[in-house]
Amino acid sequence: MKRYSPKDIETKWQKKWDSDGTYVADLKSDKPTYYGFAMFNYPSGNSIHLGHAKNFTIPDVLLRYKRQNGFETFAPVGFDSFGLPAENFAIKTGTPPRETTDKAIESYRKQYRALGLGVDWSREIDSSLPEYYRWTQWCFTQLHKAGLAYQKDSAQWWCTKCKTVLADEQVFSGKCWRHDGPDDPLVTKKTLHQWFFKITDYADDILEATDDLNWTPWVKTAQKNWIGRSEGATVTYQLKGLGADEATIDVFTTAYDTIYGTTFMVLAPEHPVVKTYAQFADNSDEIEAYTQDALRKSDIDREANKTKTGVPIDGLSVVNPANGNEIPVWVADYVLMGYGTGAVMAVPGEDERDFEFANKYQLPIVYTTKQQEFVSYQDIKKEPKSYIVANSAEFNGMNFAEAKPKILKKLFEDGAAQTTVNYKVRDWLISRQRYWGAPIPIIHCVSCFTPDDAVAATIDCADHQGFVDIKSGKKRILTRKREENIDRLNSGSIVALRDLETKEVIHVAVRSVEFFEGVDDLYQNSNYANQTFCREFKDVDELRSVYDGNRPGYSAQLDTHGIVVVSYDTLSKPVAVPDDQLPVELPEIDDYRPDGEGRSPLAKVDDWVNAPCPECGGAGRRETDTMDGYVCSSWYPMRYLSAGDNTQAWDPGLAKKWMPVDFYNGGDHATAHLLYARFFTRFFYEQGLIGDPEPFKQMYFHAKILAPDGTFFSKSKGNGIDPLEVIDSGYGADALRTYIMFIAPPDVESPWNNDGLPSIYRFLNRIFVLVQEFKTASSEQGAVSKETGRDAEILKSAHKAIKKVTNDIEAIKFNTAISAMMTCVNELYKIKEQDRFASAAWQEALDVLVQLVAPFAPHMAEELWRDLGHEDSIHVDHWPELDEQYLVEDTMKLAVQINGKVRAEIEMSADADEESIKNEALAQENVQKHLAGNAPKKVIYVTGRLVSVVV
RNA sequence: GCGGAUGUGGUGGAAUUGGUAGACACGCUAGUCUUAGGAACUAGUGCCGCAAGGCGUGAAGGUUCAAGUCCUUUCAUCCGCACCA
Repeated sequence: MKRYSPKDIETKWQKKWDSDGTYVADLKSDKPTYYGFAMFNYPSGNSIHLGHAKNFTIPDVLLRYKRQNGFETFAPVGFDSFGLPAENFAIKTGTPPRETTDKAIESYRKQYRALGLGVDWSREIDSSLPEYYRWTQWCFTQLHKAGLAYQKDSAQWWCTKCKTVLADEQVFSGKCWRHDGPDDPLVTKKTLHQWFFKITDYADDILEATDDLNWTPWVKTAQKNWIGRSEGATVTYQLKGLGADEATIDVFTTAYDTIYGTTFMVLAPEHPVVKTYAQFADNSDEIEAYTQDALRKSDIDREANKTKTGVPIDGLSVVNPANGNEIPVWVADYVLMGYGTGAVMAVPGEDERDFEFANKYQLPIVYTTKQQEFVSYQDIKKEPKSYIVANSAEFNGMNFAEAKPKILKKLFEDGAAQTTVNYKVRDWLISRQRYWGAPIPIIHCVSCFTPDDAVAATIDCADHQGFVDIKSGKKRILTRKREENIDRLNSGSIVALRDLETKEVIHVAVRSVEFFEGVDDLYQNSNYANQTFCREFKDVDELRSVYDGNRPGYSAQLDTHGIVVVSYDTLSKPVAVPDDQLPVELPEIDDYRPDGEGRSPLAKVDDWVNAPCPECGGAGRRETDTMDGYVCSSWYPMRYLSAGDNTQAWDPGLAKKWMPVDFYNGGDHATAHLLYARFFTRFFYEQGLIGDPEPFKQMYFHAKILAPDGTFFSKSKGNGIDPLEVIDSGYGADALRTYIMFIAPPDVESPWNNDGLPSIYRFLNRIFVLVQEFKTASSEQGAVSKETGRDAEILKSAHKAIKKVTNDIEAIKFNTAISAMMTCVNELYKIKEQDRFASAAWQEALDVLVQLVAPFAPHMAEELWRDLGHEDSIHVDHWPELDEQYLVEDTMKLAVQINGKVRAEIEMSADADEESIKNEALAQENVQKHLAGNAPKKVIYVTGRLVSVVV
């Protein structure tokens, strides 16, 4: 009898699939399409690791499943081959990156094949080849034409030792990754004129669309976070003094109602107003020194040393538009240029940071809110319980300073407040304590309960991050702008709560109500449309948004592999290179070291740099900045579809047919790459070149495989495991693939266990043996169809497996899919003991089993499929069909519970009526015992599950 | 600090979404067989207890006939973001 020998089987089928073109997609097929792949990776070194195996096996399983289900699948493969490692290797050894990369790719190909990946090799891409980057350059020029790629000055990390610019990820603990010894200098910042993508133009659209994506949830959250939208207002302040009387300054705030508490203004050191007017100040030297120092300081320093520092700009002031007060202007590095407008109206009475700053520099503090004031629509309308928590350190004889959460809670429950203090309020109380010391200034804490439906609104008004928590029964029904559950309001200023179902605004609250300087009418009735300084706030839906700054970058200059994008004409105006002159090919470079001025090594290749202006033909020079690696990967889903097409980046027809990608798997780049891809896709969608604004319909973020000791695999520890070693040790790729999918659901991080693999091998072997025995048995007996009386059992087992495996694969719960197959195999072995083995039912069951296991163990399945008498490949159009009739049970087992505890089990025929089931349950000896002669209070029958008796 | 998750046997992990907790494996224990192996097969294996029985899903409360699952509170771990005005 044939024995299971993965080594022979696997290479045999790999060759056969290649020569048959089994996985080559017909992109024009009429079949339903399914497009999926894992993030392509950077070929570095010569060996892939278990992480790669997992990364690629996940989509491979899913696509094989789809292919078996009659889909035309496209499983592309490629390499993201521009990157630093090859470049560093070049700097060190002089080996050109191309050479290193090619070698690595060759080795990767071999390993992907060994894993049995069903990918379409005919459309392989390699992002560092001119035939690819030509179109990356084209993408750039399109964005440039649309004004979405632009230049501005920007500070970059700079290592004074290697004289190069560094990317964020090359800076560790404030030091250059190459120079991180104790004696090495900290990195600094260097201002360079750089390219940026205007991704913020799409930020709202992207944000808006995020919720509806079928993506791993936390990735969606991370993306929203990354975009970092806050809503608030821009307030314009008039400058005064130092010759700035004509100028104004814009400030962004999310808490505009605190404007009366503004006692000074703070500018970021980079703010243009500082540059323009500070020189006229008496203390200009001091300002200059501070500014220079702040700019030199890295963000890391700023973070490490959170003590606030700053200098005033003597002689400069601004006028508060709300009350006409003149307030001083300061420069401080706790204000970031990248966020909002780089200027802050400081309200020390309300903001911790401003408070700290005001305290340090003896600036005035004005509290803008009065005690015990709160306007609530609900308050008036329904007179709910509504309480205002008071505000002094002494409260009912308790001292807040010493109050522990529980005591606080009790305190509120006991009387004065009569409301449960949310723990956030509590945290807030405690944290404020530090800044103010006693007495605690102002606290509003309000809960509103409508009498009947228990709608509760807790508005934590005092915190800048006030939040709303509204419930109705079990369901959260209220929110603000986006009508979704929100837990947090950035503003806390105006809260409009809507009923999700009726959309009706049922509660409007203003953060703090009565202000000190007679502005009641401004806020009392929410009619503040005429006020210039908050003109943008007619209602809550018109809040303006700002985004976290400094995001959209592009130009990592060290990376010589990168791509050159535009040329400059004689006037140094950037001119996009016309399509017909692309690609701008990278020159041969002898010396890969950067030029020391913050430019890429390209800058040293004079005869390449000095090229005529592509437009006028006059003298010009080429841009030597290179694009970030994320650009290459932002559009590759489209390129896969038209790999090799040298007339266009991609065929829009194909893109409309195949995009968005149905399934995209990855274990890294939750924000940057995925957001850039969304940005690009959205842009090209607007250009009419793609049929959908989103690149990935489903994005699955898998978790890492850990080392057996629960730590991460790492090169430095040398604890990596090479999949090839595992395969070659005799277990084979099928066992490896199946095992990786079996350890845990793919999105759960779990350790590799060396003892696990043999068990999977055993499982596969058991299937193999079963088929071989069946084959022998049926040939001996001459005929396959022999009734044995156990066919129903055999088929039930098989069809149960079909159901479970199909559902689980769809849900990407491969571990339970595999366990369902194991159960099936175990059952079949049991049946086999007593059955004559060869029958039509056996043939069907084994066909089913082999088809189910095919996505996981493709080689073995293919081999067994032939052994079972089939001629074609199992991997195309062969998924077993579920027939529910085999699953029907004649009898059912029901648990009998008494007061929630299982006391007996009864077996009833499947069509038994409720009455007889209850009677049977009560008749049980053990049930009678527990009833002890009493009649049950209640008997509940849960269909098909259990009978619950209440005594 | 803010945001997001996760907590179930000795281990990886199941649990039909409120219905018999621990599927499927690993490991362990005992046994069978033998060409003595890191093989295969059989049985057992949540905890306490000789047993009847009791206890059990990080902890504490609650809702329910019934809670790993829902609600409060709390602890721990992990991951993002971080002086975001």
